[in-house]
Amino acid sequence: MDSPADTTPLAALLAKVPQPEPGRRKGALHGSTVAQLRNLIVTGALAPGAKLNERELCLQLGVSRTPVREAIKTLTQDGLLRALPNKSSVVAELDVGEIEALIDVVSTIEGLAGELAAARATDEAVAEIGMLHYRMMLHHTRDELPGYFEANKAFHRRIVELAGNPVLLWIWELLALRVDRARYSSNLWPKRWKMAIQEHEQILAALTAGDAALASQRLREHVRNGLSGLVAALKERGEAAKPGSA
Amino acid sequence: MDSPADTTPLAALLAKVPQPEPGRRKGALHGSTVAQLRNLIVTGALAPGAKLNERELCLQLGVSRTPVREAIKTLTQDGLLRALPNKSSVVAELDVGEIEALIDVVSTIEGLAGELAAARATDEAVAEIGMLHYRMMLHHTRDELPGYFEANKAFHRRIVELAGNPVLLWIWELLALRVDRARYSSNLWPKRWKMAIQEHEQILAALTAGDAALASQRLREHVRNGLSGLVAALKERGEAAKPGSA
DNA sequence: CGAAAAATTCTTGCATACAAGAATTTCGAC
DNA sequence: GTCGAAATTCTTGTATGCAAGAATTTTTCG
Repeated sequence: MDSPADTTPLAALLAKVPQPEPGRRKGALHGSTVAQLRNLIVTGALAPGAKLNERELCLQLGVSRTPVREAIKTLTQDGLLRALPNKSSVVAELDVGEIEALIDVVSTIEGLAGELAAARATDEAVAEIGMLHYRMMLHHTRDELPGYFEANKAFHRRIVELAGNPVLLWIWELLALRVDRARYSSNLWPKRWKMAIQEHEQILAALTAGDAALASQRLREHVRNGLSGLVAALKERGEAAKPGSA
Repeated sequence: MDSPADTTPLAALLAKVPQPEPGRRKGALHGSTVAQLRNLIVTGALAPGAKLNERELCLQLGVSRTPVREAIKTLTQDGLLRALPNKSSVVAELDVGEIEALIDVVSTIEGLAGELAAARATDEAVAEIGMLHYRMMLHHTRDELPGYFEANKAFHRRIVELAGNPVLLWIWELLALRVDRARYSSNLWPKRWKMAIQEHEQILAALTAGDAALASQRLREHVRNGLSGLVAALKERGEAAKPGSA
């Protein structure tokens, strides 16, 4: 049902008015906004507890409120933000208790990944994971933290992918967000580099041998060691920050 | 529309026009929309593969597109919907492969829950879980599927809560959505009722004894049995549906 | 000067308007 | 009659407007 007089469907005739950046496609704003905001949170650029003002974020990211609000909802579901009714969302605190909770879950999940991956490990797949391991060592020798970081994550991700279980990968990615955030928050990591590399070698060996039980156990312990060290570092820093309490 | 001469910033003066249901608070639409839509999907009222027309959903749920779109995004993240660029989102197919993937992950997660829960089980907590077990038996004897369903889920949830690990609970709830959907889709469940009740008793015994390893193992196997039966039922029905293939 | 209350301002929650891409229909040529 | 192309319609993606609730400031009274 259209209007009575002559409001014809015309807009198509003009159509070429604003030209808002030629390279920008339509469905890309949500994804990129989520990615940007997530990065700000995971890297700590947005500190835990910080309030998110939607209008400010709009200006900062150059988009309207709609994608910003969608991104906030998404990241809230991922556990990186906390939503308060009728108030600004805030960056989730990363308390030590939650990281301790992560230890059990992530180690179990990666343990399962190791078990499944070992059963499916082909020479090619193992070689690829080995390559990631060596890349990580390279970054270690060069003292390149970001590269080390990335290669480490790729090593673990590849194992989870090798497990061939999409649900497992989905869960792992959710957990990885929180783990990454915890890692960024404590850059005392160089201490564990050497140990982590040795453990990776052991894991690789178990995968090469196709020993599911061993791969599972070693991955479990590797994750547990890493996150436990992280908790210790955070606790230490927490104590240092507030020396009065004891 | 009124005359253009007096377009002053007035609207505040009138203000009392629509009166949109007195009991409705402000921040409630998103949550309730998600819940309603999720229910439609999990129960199968919206069949797998069905296209979601936003405008239709608006009319059906009586809200505007904003909360509907937010709900769609939320459920997409939960894996219940699939988003296609510039096209209608569709209800995720529940292929047997995904349910098989769920078996390993859910059994592992609940196994971990059992392990942690057994270590923390107080008499009171065990009694509460036992009550849920008996409620489930009651619904069983009365042949009340929905009540049985609910009590069963409460039984499992309570164990996960008892584990005292918020990350574990979060993951479990995500997985439970998909499991519920799979359960609803195959109502051949009565076959497993008796067996499930026996297994629950065994689990309860292990929790009572505080035997972490045993509780973990029994929960793992219980979940595996349940989901495997479900897969078998779905495969059977799939074969029956397309007898020509194979 | 201090404190409580009122009013302003600011921010979120929801609704709607507009634009871009996809689907469908219509029209024309062969 | 059928196939193909153009145009209309429909649907999603994004931006913006408006109202309710929260925060802040101002004002007034003790």
